[in-house]
Amino acid sequence: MKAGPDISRIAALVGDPARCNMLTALMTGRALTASELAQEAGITPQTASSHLAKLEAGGLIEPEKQGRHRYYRLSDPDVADVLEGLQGIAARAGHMRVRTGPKDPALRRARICYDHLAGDLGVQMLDSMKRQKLVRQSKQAIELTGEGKRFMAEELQIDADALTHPRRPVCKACLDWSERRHHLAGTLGAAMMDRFTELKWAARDITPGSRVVNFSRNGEKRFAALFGAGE
Amino acid sequence: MKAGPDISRIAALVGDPARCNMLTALMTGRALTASELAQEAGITPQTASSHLAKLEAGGLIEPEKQGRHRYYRLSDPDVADVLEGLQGIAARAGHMRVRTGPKDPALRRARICYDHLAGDLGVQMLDSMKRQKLVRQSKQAIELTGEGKRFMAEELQIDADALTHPRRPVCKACLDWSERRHHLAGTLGAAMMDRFTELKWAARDITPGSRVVNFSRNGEKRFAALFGAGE
DNA sequence: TTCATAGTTCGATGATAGCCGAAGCATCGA
DNA sequence: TCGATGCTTCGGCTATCATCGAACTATGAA
Repeated sequence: MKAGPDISRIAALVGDPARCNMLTALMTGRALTASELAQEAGITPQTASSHLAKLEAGGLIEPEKQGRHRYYRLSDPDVADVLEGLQGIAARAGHMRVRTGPKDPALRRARICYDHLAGDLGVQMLDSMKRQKLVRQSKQAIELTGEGKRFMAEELQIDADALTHPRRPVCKACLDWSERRHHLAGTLGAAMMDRFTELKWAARDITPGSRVVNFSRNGEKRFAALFGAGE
Repeated sequence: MKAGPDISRIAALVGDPARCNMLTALMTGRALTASELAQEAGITPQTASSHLAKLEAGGLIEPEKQGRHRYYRLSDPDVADVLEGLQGIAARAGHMRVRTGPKDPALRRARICYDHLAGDLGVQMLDSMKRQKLVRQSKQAIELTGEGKRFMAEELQIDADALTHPRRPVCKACLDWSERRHHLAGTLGAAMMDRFTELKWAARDITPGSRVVNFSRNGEKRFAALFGAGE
């Protein structure tokens, strides 16, 4: 009766826990090697190899050979979007993973979620922005206010009007892994993280594959001045 | 290492072909009974019952008892969004279903896809809109031009500026099941379909569960005048 | 009450697919 | 050339789960 793209085959790829672990690990945007992904998923390299071949055949990931390493990355931002969407549904259904959040305190405090700031500081930032009425939130939808635009231009030199993107909202609520509350995603979230990096307030940890974001002492102070918890 | 919502469990639900058939059948927005869904998926009622229980437990669908029938609908528009996203990925990967498109000619000609017009006429409409420069398309992204806004206001009494929605784009390309080309989705696509219905140009088929859209003789003429193939 | 229809539960079956050990390529460094 | 490392292929084991027949419950109609 019905035809069209075969959704179920793709969904089944994501449906296996081991493969799903690999995919979520790749949501940082970084490319990871086959062994790293095997470890991430908690399986042996042989099994991982089989899974990676399937994910590649399904068009979810793309390989890049480099010496004797094979780096894999998500083949398209759309894939990350779908994974995010699934996260939202799973969260609403209360299907939380059994394993608890990241144990690493640094990872809980500040980390990269795809391309924007997550963790304690990410959640705190969105909270503060709502308190300052820079954004309005209703459920998953977030809207930048006029005051928010002014704030972005003056304090962070970000032109909010230039952030519109055909397939991606400017603002979006993204559920935080460790905090289980929302932080700011979307092109604005990404632009802000970029600015923090440019201003040398923060930098990604040098450890390959790490999602940790380290704030400098000065950066933390400036960040707190704008998005402090007390304010 | 990582925590958060358990994506894989949800994805595994969609990953089974039978369940996936049910879900796509529900993407029309209509509620369908357990038997209808069983037939839609091509399985026996017992098996369907088991699947439906799992989908309900996963929060993807919601039941509604009515006499001795149990109607099921998608629990949230977000679910439809994720399914659409998966369609997009599957289509790009070239993973088309083996079974060919709808055999029913009426279904090929005009039908409801979620809430907007699909089928031959849906594809034709988007084509014509591009020719008339009412929209600009680049890949999946579609943008309404100034002329397009004027056209919508004058010809169809649709205020395009009032169609902005936090979680849904105004225009979006949606891959057509039967034609395997794009038709117009998004809030504008939905608004246009609504208008066609209001103007009595077209109406959904009365058969329960049917996605067929019937155009009246007059409606077809008026539609062709605006979005004719020749023009 | 009796029958029919809608839907569910239970148990058995069978196929799919994830998993790992062992072995095989390929690349790098010495 | 040799060994070490990264990754893949192969074969067999196992567990999960979709499937259906049969029997059961619930609602509606005669």
